[in-house]
Amino acid sequence: MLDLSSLNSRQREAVVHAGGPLVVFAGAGSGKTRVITFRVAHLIAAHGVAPWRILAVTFTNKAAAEMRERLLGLLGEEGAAIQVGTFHATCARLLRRHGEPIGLSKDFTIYDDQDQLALLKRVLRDLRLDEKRYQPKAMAARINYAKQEMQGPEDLETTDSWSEVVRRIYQAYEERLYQANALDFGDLIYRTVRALDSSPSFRDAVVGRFSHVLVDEFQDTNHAQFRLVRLLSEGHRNLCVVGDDDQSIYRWRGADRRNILDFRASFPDAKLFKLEQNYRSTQRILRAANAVIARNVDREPKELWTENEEGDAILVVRTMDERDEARLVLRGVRELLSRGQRLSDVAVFYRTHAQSRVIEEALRSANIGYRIVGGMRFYDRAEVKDLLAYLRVMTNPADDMSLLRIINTPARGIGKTTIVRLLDSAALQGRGLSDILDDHEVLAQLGNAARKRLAAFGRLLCDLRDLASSGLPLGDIGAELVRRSGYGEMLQQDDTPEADARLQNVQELVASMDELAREHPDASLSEFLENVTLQTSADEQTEGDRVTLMTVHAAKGLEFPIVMVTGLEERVFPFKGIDPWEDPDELEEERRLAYVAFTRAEQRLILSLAGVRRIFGQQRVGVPSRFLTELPGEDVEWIGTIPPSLAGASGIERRVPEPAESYVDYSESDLDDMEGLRRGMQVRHPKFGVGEVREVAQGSPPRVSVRFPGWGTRKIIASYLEPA
DNA sequence: TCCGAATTAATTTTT
DNA sequence: TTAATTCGGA
Repeated sequence: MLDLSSLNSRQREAVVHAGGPLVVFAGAGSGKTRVITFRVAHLIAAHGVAPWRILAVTFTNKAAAEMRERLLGLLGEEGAAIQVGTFHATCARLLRRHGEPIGLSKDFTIYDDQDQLALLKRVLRDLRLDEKRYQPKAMAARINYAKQEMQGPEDLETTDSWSEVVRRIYQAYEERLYQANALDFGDLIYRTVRALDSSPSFRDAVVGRFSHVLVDEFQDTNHAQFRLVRLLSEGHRNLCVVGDDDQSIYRWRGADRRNILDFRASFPDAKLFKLEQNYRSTQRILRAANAVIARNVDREPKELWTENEEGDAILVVRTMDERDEARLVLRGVRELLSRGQRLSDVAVFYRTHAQSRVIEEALRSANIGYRIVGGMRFYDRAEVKDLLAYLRVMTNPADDMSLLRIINTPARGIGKTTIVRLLDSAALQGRGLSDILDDHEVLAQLGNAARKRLAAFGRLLCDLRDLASSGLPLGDIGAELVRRSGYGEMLQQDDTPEADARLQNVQELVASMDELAREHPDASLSEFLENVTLQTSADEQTEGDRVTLMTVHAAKGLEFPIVMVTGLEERVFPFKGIDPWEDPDELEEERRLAYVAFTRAEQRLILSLAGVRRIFGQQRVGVPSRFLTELPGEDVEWIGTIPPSLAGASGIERRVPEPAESYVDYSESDLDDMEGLRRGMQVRHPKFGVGEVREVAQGSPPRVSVRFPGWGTRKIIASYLEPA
């Protein structure tokens, strides 16, 4: 029997609750994954549900892997039969297995964002449309959104000629995808839902397969995903969704918090549980996070609490500029090291990637190891993508985008002109490239040399396709491909400094094929490719004792003993572009982001802001983030000047740093520096334009005398100025 | 066919 | 500021 004694009473209730719809609001660090895994285990152990009839869906491969592992731990061998996977992987599996009746071949290729963009550019070219007017990125966003909303081209509203064209683009894009025997990410969900909706044979094959469906991070589902989940639990209605509306930070990707907030509108009889006991953070950290998130209006009310110790105050440090802030991080890390913490205990968060550079530089110059989460993915490197394109063409002859990628890589004298002619013929006849490649009429239009080279390329493709179906182990196929395609040789000839690393990446790719073959001897090439496409940087493992640097988004789901959040300034965090806020929902999402950041910390939370920050080459005065003003004063310790906008805030007191404990040496800096303003500096005011600073006056708020040509000398509150 | 100048745009990115 | 992409000339 499953031992539930390690669960608290709330968790236990959610675990043992019998069938029917169930929604669990699981606050940060409240043991969400434990509840899901125990619930699955309990269904099997206590209710006798067959493992293979349980479907657990997550958003990331990492989360899926973790869940699988825990289930194996709880259930042993039996756990292996449970269907655990991401939304996309789950749909891909269903479509591969049962897609034939709806016109899908088993060997379809999955196009990632880059492939999608390339395909759209080709569509625009075929339709002779201007890329300025119909930007490929915008078109991709529109199409992805449509698919999230379960809209096909025919469902797009066309109010003017522009939207009319957009619809045509969407239509042509779909045709091209079909021709290439490919699906994009959005399709995986969209097509599955459509098939469930409209194809009785598909529905019969899929529904009834599962008797229980569980969804993790439900607050991040979009419309199509919710539809999918509903369809999959039609009949049995054993749908358990777990999530936290306060941690929903992907609205801009189509996530709809209403899915969890209004779950009971769809399932009126759903049982609701809230997990509010936190096992991660100190009381002070939790109070701070609670205080901030409580400002959001649109949320399910809840308050995290903990039995953990009170803990240290939250440190807020104001530095001069972003370089000074980076030095603060460095000092912080060093100080923690000297207190016996490990580098891997520390995480540094920022709102945007652009902020990482200075911090990296500071750490690098001090020889402190760090790793950046969410940088370039292994599978995004050009050489890896090239080889993957070969593999795709081998399994899916219709994959035009991949074919275009490799047709002249390595260089085999097939130039732009030839390719353009091929593309034009293909567009004209509405056929795919590989189709055109051995068409005599098309070839007749080309020069002699081009024809010969294309023929040679065609032979290579045949050869490689034979290789793909040779039954050789995956790793051997990879190695042979590198040899026969000439790709390996190309890299060996290359004497640029990067060539070595690229060759290494190529070997690594072959090794990963080998590894899959050893783990799953019957895995096919297309399975390998699917694995790769659905893989992300977040899945790459961590190793070594290093400081972790990442965006707040990347931090969701993680925890660290010590967390430093940088850039707590208005327009940085909360982020805001040039336009004024139009949308209060956006501010609330930024606040949720802050909540996510703060609740990652177990023991210490250190927040920093810069008096002046260089953004896009322009200096900007840093106005302290409103989120700082929302912190409970008694749990916060300020180092440095209290910014004017906070001076009146309750409970905040200035603490003059004692040298021993200060992270940044303030001895040389005075108020001028703290505000980033000096006499003689050129500053810009929204109304008066550019002027020169005459005098900087202490006080709160600090005011600055500025002489503006045409306006005279004015006293201005410092935070209204930006350096010109 | 390739390299360097010019141009452009600039959050976050689970798959 | 910078990085990425595009374009033009050799």
